[in-house]
Amino acid sequence: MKNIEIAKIFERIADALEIKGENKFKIIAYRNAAKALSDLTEDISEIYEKGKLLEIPGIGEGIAKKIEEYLKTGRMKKYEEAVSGIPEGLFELLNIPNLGPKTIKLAYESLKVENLQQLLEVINNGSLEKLPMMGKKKVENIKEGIKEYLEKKGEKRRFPIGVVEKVVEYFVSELKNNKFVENIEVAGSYRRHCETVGDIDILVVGKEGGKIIEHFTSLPNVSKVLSKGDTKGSIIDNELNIQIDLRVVDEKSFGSALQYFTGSKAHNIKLRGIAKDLGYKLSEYGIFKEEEYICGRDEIEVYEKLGLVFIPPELREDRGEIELALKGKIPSLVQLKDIKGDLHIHSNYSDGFDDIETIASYGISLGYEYIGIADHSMSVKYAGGLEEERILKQIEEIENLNKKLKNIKILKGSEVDILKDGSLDFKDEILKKLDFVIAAIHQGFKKNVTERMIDAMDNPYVKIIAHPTGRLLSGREGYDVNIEKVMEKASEKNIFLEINSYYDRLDLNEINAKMAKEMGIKLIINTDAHNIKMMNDIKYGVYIARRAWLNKDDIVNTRNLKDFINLLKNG
DNA sequence: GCCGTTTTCGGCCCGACTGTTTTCAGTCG
Ligand SMILES: Nc1nc2c(ncn2[C@H]2C[C@H](O)[C@@H](COP(=O)(O)OP(=O)(O)OP(=O)(O)O)O2)c(=O)[nH]1
Ligand SMILES: [Mg+2]
Ligand SMILES: [Mg+2]
Ligand SMILES: [Zn+2]
Repeated sequence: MKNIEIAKIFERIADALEIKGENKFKIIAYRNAAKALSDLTEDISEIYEKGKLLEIPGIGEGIAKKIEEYLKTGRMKKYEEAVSGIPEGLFELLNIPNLGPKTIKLAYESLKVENLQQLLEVINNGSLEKLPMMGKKKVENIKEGIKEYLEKKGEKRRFPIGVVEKVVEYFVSELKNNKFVENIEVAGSYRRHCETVGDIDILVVGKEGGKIIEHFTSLPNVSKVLSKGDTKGSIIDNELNIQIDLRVVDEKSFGSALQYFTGSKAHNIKLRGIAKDLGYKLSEYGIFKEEEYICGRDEIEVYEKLGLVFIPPELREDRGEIELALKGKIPSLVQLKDIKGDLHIHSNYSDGFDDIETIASYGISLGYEYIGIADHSMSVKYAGGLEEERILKQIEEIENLNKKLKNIKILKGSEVDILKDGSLDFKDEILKKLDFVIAAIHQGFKKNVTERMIDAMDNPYVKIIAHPTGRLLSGREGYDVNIEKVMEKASEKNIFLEINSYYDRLDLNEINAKMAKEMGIKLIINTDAHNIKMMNDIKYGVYIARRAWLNKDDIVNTRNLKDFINLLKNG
């Protein structure tokens, strides 16, 4: 799929036009087109071939032509023209905090600054601060921005949601201790349950904004104060070096402020446009008609006043949810409490920590009707893969435990490796003794992965493909796999694709999971737990499913035990 | 550059904080 590739080109055009000082709405148009492409759950080439480019919101005649040109020739004249005359080194400067396109343009045109090195020179020799609208403090802030940029570079720019929870809890509990704080809610991408967050956004209700923010910015875990005023403040925390934005509003603006601060930005802009069309003004302070306050206490009344039904935060990405909400047709999303079992759990037979009975007991405490043990197969030596005798022994142990345990069913499974030649790591005689088989790639990431996965799905015992793309949020790129081909096969063979809930995997991701649903594939949310605590990661998988617009029916492990077993056999 | 059923021209979200200014630009949320 060239979707992301083309999206990046449009982003680059937007950057270039911004540095050149082009019309800002044109720049926005290119960014919107880039977002539209990234959000697609269909191959842009196929949409083009069907002649349906113009049906994508944000893509008009001009951009459609450019997509066509790129798909046909591999080049785009507009791109080449836009970046011409802009030194390569200027683009990265756009990522420096406190430094924007206007200042970059100014420094480039007045001082011939073409890269970071030269920017530092004009800062140090004092020529930058002599430019119009510049000054000592501005330059000092840019210098700070560069420092921050260089510290963050190399490291990951965004944080997996599972990593920031502790920091969120700390700041929320500290703020709750403040006597002026009347209500508190975490907003932003964290509330939308994005797979990663760029910062943490916290909303507080209180009348003494200045005092609350003073308290916030002077907490012990604050390593740096970025800004502070009477209604908002920003800091960097000293544990993760993550930015935290605090917003304080009056109680009568709580709902509208929560709406604003939850975002996404694109969702907000569209919603505000709707308000405007209706003769209102929507801001974080509420809905207004001719400066007169109409409502804003609760989030739901904001949506309803504008003629929409409530939209769950996970859907607020401007991916069509607003149009649906206007018609009252928001899908009912799968919930954590719908999950009846977890099929991808490692025991101490392979590289897991806990024994099977402990895992089963923990499953009961999570309210599950079944759990599945899926240890690694023999060729995965580094992860304690099971030899044949070991899995036979495990099967026997599970059968005995099932006689003993009344409140949960343990399903016998395997996370069997797809070998480099596409065959499976266990013989069919072994696989057929199991209740379910998960096939997965743990070797040969760049070697015919698509064909191997398709071969694996041809095995009559394979029912699930684990972490189908192999990506890790912490860096690893993932398999060299054509995920659509895999999905076509999964659809044909009724194979369940996994949403792996481990916070660093979250694989399938939301776009792929949505694509899978649209292709008629059922999904399964598993944790890949290696100890019982990790079984709680299931919520991250549910978050992804919700962001992928999936409902209870799309997720097979929402079925009760009887239906689930039927589905494994026949589904 | 995109969009529209009152419009094919003239809009395109709205506000806080900072630093520079004498009334506002730039950056960010
Ligand atoms: N109306 C409006 N709201 C915005 C704008 N920029 C940001 N917001 C709102 C919506 C965002 O979700 C919220 C928090 O801003 P952030 O920059 O932290 O973005 P968000 O948390 O969505 O993503 P992140 O993971 O932090 O990159 O503020 C804007 O330009 N206009
Ligand atoms: Mg944020
Ligand atoms: Mg923020
Ligand atoms: Zn596993």
